[in-house]
Amino acid sequence: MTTTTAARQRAQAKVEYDAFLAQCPSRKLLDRIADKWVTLVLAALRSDGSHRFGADCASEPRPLRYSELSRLLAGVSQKMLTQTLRSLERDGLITRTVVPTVPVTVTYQLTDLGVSLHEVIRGLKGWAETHMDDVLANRATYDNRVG
Amino acid sequence: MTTTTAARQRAQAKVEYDAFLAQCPSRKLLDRIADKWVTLVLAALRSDGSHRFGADCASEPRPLRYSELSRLLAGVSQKMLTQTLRSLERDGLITRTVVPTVPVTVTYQLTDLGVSLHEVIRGLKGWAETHMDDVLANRATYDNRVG
DNA sequence: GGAAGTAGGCACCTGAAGGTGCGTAACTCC
DNA sequence: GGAGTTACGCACCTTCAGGTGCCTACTTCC
Repeated sequence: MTTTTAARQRAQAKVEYDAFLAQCPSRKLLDRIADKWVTLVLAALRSDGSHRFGADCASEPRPLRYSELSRLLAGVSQKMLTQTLRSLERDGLITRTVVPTVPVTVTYQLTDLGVSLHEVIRGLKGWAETHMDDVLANRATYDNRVG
Repeated sequence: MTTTTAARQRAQAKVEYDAFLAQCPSRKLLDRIADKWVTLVLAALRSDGSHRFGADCASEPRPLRYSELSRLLAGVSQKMLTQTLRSLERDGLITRTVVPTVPVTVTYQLTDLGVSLHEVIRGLKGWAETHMDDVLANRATYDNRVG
């Protein structure tokens, strides 16, 4: 066989590490919020939907309808909006309620868990707003030195 | 033409929203840390590299060598490690120093900016550790009800 | 003299995220 | 009677992050 002891040890470590990663709650959270539309939906539901873009803290969270969300997050495709909402509902971050009106009406609302998640996302937002300019400046400097 | 006024207005809103997203610092940050290895490298550099897996706060941040990182993050490919380190250096989150020893030695170290970013990531970790079980429980319940 | 460590570069490949387009079933407005 | 709205479902297509494998040039260990 061509595999030496050292190589096998590395392979073993790799398997263990992969298993650790698949288990890690932090990673699961990251995968969750890294989703393109997740944070935007959370922010929209956290706001009352009155301002269109960088919805933030907001006066009083109001349940929003599918079509309202669709209009608020103007760039989202119907497929992705539905998919995102389903997954958030599945995780207990939002609730979905169907009102049997003439054309059926569906409203979505943050749960307490969803609100608490939005809090930590606002933490990210804070860092981004104060430090992201530095990062971009560093990036430009680096590119000038190298490229 | 088949495009009505309402349709054109929606298209316009979509373009504006996409432009807003491309500009949004929060989104840039999310894209940055959503990278599979970024948070792991930051955590490894924040720790002194003594424990292998969920490196966290750590006693005293010590600069780590390429090979040390490679062994710590056992699952990472050489390509991805190099790529991740380059991008972090580009953003001014870590520094890269070459020591001209017999075989050349390269060490990586967090900058102040990198440390501050790691702080907000620890915020994420905190939420994940306290709430992720709830999320998984909700998910299981949902799947039982539906599937 | 072959294996292993030093820090990567380069080319190719795949899986999955996300986008596009089309259809629906019932109702309403003009 | 054609278009619009309501909340989606389904199939196809593109893109790219990330992985794999092979290369370097030098040195040291066994």
